[in-house]
Amino acid sequence: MSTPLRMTTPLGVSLSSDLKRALQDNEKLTRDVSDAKLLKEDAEIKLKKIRNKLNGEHSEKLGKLNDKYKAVQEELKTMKQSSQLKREKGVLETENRRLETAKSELDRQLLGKNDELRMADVEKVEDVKMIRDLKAGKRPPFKTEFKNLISRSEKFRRIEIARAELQRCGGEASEFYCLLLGRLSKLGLLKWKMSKREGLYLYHASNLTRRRFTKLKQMLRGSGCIDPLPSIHEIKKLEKVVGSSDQLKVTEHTVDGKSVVAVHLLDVVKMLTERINELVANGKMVVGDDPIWLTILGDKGSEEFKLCLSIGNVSQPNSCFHLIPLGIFNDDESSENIRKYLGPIVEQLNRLLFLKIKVGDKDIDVPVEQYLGGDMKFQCDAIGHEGGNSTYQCMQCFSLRGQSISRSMQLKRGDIKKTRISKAVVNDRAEKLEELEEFLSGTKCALQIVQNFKNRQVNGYKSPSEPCRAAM
DNA sequence: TAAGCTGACGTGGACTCATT
DNA sequence: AATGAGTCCACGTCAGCTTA
Repeated sequence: MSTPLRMTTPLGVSLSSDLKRALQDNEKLTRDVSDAKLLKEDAEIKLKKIRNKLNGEHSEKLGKLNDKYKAVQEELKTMKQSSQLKREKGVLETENRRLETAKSELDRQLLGKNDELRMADVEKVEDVKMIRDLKAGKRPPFKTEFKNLISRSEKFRRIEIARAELQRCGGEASEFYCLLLGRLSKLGLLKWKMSKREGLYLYHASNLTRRRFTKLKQMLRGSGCIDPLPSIHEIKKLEKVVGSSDQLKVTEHTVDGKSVVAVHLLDVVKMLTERINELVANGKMVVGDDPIWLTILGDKGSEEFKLCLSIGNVSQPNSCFHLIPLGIFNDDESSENIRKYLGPIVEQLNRLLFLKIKVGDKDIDVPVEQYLGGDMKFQCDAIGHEGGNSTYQCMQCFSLRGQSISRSMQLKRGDIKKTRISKAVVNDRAEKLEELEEFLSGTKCALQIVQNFKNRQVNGYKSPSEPCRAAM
């Protein structure tokens, strides 16, 4: 509250009218100021009220705005989330469609598999039944065996049935057909693979080298063909066996300044037994009541004389697979040279009466019969005969060398010229016979020849031209 | 012209490694 | 264990070239 300004003169002196007015004005002004202050205070109060009021309104509006802003934000957010969800939804729908397609495909496959399994079950039962029937030895469902079929079309029909059945079992898998061939080979129904020994023969007969042999196998496989050849490792292993120094012996001789090399088998019985066992195991030879027939063959070709054994109990005795080389030397073919260079072979052959052959799980003694083969020159050499131009020209009898057929004899084919034999000739033959027997002592086949001579001597020898049946 | 040299090539044997 | 493929090395052969 303002205090009115009051002015008095110090000494009680009266103031002039102007001053009085001035004082009055001053008082008035003071009152005005006071009023103004009151107004100001009122105004401030009013302003404050207005401000408060405005602040309140503003806050309210701000709040509302904020709320609205938040609401908009929320809405925006919701909208964003919604569009993302929409996108996600689209992706999910695509995925769903894909999965449904896959599911339907899987369902389809499953159905197929189920059908196959059902069929397989049926087929399995049929297979088991078929195998059981086969094991029981029941007849196949065909009236005529294939080997008895004549009609070409019927043969192909049968083949087509088999083809279809095979394809049902093996499909397109080439492995199946390879394994099948192996099985057929094991059963002896189809031979498509060479034995190791056959491979060895092919390898050397074809003059192949290691590299060429390998190349041949590579090309066979590369072209998709079946490779019937054994591996080069097997060839190498077999070479060590058949060419081993354990089995062969090489001797060197000098004859009249000429070098002679001879090779002979060390153990004839061992080689022969192994070969026959192999033939039996491969079904090429059957050991039964018959003895083992062996033919001794010899021949000179080129510069060398070769001696070998042929096994007669096989379908093809002259096949290289059934020949056993006994010896070879590069000198003249003669009795002396055979005994000189291949003496151990001759001795072993003379002792060869039985062979131990494996039949099943047992080793049984099979008797051996030896025969003399080869050309006439070799046969003469083998029994010590001088040859066709000798005085006693026949290896079987003691007939004298035949006369040349002259025009005066007028002989026709088939005619037998009777000859009377003198007592001197008979005695001469008997001496020769003893010499021959002594010379060939121990040789089984030769002894058989001597026995034949004796029989003829005892039973009477009608004619030297009587056909002499070879004992070999 | 014959002998010697050289490089390319083929070969066998030994060996390793991966696969069956 | 058997097999196949590959590598390495020593050796033999042969054609082409050089040299005495």
